[in-house]
Amino acid sequence: MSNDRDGETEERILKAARTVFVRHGTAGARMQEIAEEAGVNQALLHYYFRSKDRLAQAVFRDVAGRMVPSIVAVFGSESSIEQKVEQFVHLYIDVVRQSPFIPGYIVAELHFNPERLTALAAEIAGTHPASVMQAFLPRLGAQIDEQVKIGAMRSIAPDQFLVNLVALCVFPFVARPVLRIVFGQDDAAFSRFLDERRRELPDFILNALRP
Amino acid sequence: MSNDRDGETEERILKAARTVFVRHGTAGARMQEIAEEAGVNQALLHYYFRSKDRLAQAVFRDVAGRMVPSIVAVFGSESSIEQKVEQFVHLYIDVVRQSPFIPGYIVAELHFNPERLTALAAEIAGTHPASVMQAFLPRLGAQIDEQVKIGAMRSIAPDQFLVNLVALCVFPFVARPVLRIVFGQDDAAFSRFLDERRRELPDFILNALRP
DNA sequence: CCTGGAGTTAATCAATCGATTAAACTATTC
DNA sequence: GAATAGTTTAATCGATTGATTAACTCCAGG
Repeated sequence: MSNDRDGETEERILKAARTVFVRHGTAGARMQEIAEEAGVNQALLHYYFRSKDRLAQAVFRDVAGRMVPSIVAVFGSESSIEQKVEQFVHLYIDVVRQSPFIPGYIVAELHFNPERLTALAAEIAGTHPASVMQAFLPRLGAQIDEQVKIGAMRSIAPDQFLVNLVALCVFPFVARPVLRIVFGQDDAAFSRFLDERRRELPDFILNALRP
Repeated sequence: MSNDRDGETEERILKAARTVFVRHGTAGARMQEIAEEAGVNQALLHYYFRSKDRLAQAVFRDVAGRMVPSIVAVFGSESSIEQKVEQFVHLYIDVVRQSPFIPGYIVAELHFNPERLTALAAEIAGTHPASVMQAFLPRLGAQIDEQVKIGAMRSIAPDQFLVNLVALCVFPFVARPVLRIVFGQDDAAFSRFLDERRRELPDFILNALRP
């Protein structure tokens, strides 16, 4: 085993851990399985990450943290609500369909280990000015109000708006077992379902917001 | 310890298991914790349920299976789409806000142990005529088509319609940690958020469907 | 060449965990 | 009271698990 001079071993462990944690969750993941997936000795997991919990936090930061820049880019921009909706829907569906197990994993971590999000939020707060995050909802709210005033949109609270948007993008992925088992949707059908969704969801949302 | 002649011990174990599984997930739940929660000796879990996995399946059946009758009632009825939307939103939010951890638990189980749903679906298929379940989507689709034809509604695929409806009801509960940690929503604020949502969500959905 | 530090390994540890066992207890029937 | 079946208990088991340990390898610097 060549020495890790460029962080390659650490990166291999992190990638393997991502695979295993996403598939089994934190409690269901096994360090030996991660070690095998990474092709290293189990002791290395502790050498590089100290404990299972720290490794799990690193994976969560890796997976969930990746979404933050693109989300901030969409909602921090000066584009219109319509554009934001369309960009977000397309971005989300396109990105997540490449890793369709991610939403289920994130929901599970949020549910069973919410401290992961607390830690991630603290970290992001360290790298982004607080004003960016705290101004998020009020800025969106101001944009909505402006549209309402000129009669272009119905009134909706910014948090409700966001929850609606994210819900409609996320849910097909977490509901996939239901679609498969109850409605008999195979992979090809799910893919068509997503294509259809990608095409029609922006209209659904924007129409809902029409006065 | 009085003898279990009326299923009381079994019921106590099941209730305790629900509490622990919902909180920690299947992999994270501990049999000894369930035994303590139920106030019985750990061996009883095996006596009554044979294994952890069977107990977990029993809990899933209990929790998820409870939703089925009311969902079938709403969507099997002859009421209009508008009424169905309103009934479902109110029913879902009212019921789930009493046990707000349930959606997170169900999503996690669907993700990590989809065979639970397979088993539950097989069981339901045994107690409901297959025609009820299989006709579900086509009937809804026919109802939608009828509304489209008379110009009362935009066209939408029944599965997309259902996913939208369920997504918008479920998601606030699974996103609760995000609302709390990122947007600083405390319990009172979350409750107000749900009240607002209960009031406005049917309109959001029905407006989205307006031609 | 030697030393120290970083990286890696196989083996082992100690604790935990789901599950089993044997015995005791309880209730019912004859 | 005895027998039987069902229920319950404390103790124990055997396997798994996250973590530790000691030894080894490699590299750079003195």
